[in-house]
Amino acid sequence: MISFDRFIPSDSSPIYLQIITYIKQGLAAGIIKPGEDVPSRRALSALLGVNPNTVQKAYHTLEEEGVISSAQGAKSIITADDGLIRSLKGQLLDDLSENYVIALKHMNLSKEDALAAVSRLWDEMSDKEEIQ
Amino acid sequence: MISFDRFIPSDSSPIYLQIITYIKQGLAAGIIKPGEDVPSRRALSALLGVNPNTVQKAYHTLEEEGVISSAQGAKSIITADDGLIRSLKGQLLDDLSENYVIALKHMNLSKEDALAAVSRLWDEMSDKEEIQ
Amino acid sequence: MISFDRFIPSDSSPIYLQIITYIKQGLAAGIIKPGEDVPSRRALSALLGVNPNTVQKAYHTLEEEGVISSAQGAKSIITADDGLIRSLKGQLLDDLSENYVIALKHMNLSKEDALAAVSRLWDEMSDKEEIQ
Amino acid sequence: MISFDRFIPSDSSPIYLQIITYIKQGLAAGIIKPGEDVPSRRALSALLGVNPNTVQKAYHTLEEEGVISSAQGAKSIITADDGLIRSLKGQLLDDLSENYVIALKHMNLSKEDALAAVSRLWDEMSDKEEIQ
DNA sequence: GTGGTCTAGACCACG
DNA sequence: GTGGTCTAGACCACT
Repeated sequence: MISFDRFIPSDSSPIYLQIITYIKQGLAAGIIKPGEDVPSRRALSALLGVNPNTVQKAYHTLEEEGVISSAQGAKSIITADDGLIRSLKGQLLDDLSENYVIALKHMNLSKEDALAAVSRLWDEMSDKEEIQ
Repeated sequence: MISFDRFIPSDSSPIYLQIITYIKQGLAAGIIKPGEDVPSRRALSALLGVNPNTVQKAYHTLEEEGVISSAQGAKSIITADDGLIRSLKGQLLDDLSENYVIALKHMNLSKEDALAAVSRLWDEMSDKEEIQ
Repeated sequence: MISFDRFIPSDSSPIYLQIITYIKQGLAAGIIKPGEDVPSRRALSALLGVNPNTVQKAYHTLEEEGVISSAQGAKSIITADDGLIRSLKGQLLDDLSENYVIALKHMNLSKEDALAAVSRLWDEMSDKEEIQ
Repeated sequence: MISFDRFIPSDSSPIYLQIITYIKQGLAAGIIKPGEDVPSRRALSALLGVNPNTVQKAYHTLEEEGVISSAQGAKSIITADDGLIRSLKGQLLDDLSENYVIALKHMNLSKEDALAAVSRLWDEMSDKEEIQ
């Protein structure tokens, strides 16, 4: 069963897209593996505090992309193959990084500022994780 | 007059929010300064290829937040004071960096992967700009 | 025992409603008679290839309407009285015919077109039945 | 502008399908013609007493089938070509008639009963129309 | 005013 | 319990 403990909701993008991204990132990271169970619509919607249909939309889209597989009455499971996972990896990192760099460039910051900020935040968050 | 040359539209969030963010980031970066003229609704909507109402909505929100000020028939100008600008600065960078770091950590990447990706994308985008 | 040989499932309306309509139409036609046995939930669900819960729902509704009666462990039987059957008869035919006529009138067809279509389809379906 | 005066809502099938059928029947009947305006989402939803999204779903489906055409901010119009209209005609009549005949056969009625019922209802409804 | 999209709630069939 | 579908309301971008 996939865990959503590390899911951090944000209201800047549609919830159903955040769910999709979360699962794709988990696959790319190897945290989520093929054959694993996906939480049911009701379970996940209760956990995230959203409508079951929002989860449904995310799952439906993932199914069209071949990432999960659903059937009436049965649990949905991850069915992404290795090729699909590999293609997700590079794409997700590049998308995130590109958006980040665009924003920083517009804020007139230097490459050194960017690297320093990432480095600092990374260490801060690692410290927090250790405390938890 | 504020330049919108570096404005890069993206369809993943409402356009009116992108305009707001663009101006706030410019203020934080010092590229946009208090007292500077803001393009007219008509001019900006033509420049960005969007509907005047969309620009109107962005300006109206910025006005409520005290970032710009407009009077009937007169041009709108930036009225953000130093306190407001200071609070924007830092916050924007940290927000962006934090979200970026969180996503990469969730993808099980190392700090080195992150720094390498930012560095690579930064150079790639700098090359593109030079070509343009 | 009621026969479901002529039951033709259609996915345009809920299955449990189709079962209800099938029994009501049979009563109106005199094919199904008061006192007759109703198939057990398990038997009918197996015969129609649907879930036992779906049959249960149909029977429960028919019970509330006084069409069938069931007791714990005993077989369900048709308990509709003559008054109920009379009210079903006529009404079903008129309802069906009225909807049919309304639709055809809206399609700007003539009475002759309607009669010809019914006659043609009737013969076609009779041929099919003979083949089976 | 297409008129929905003759639209008769029924709760036995999804509303959005009823809207689709109404328009297709109108096209088959020649009452609705290519190039004609379709009521706006809001106008039709208010008229029928349903949610604008229900109308939206009907229009979206019709657009996928090539019956209507929509664009942001502009009115949707009928774009079905002659070939499409011709194929609608026979199909709609056969579908309706087949369902009607199936139900009557199950009610143990004869072909003569069916033709008589259609003929009687047709005349009754024609009388009503004249009175109106 | 127009159409497009996201979120929400209820109902259905199925195991 | 599971997933699938229909209806509903609010927000967004555009003419």
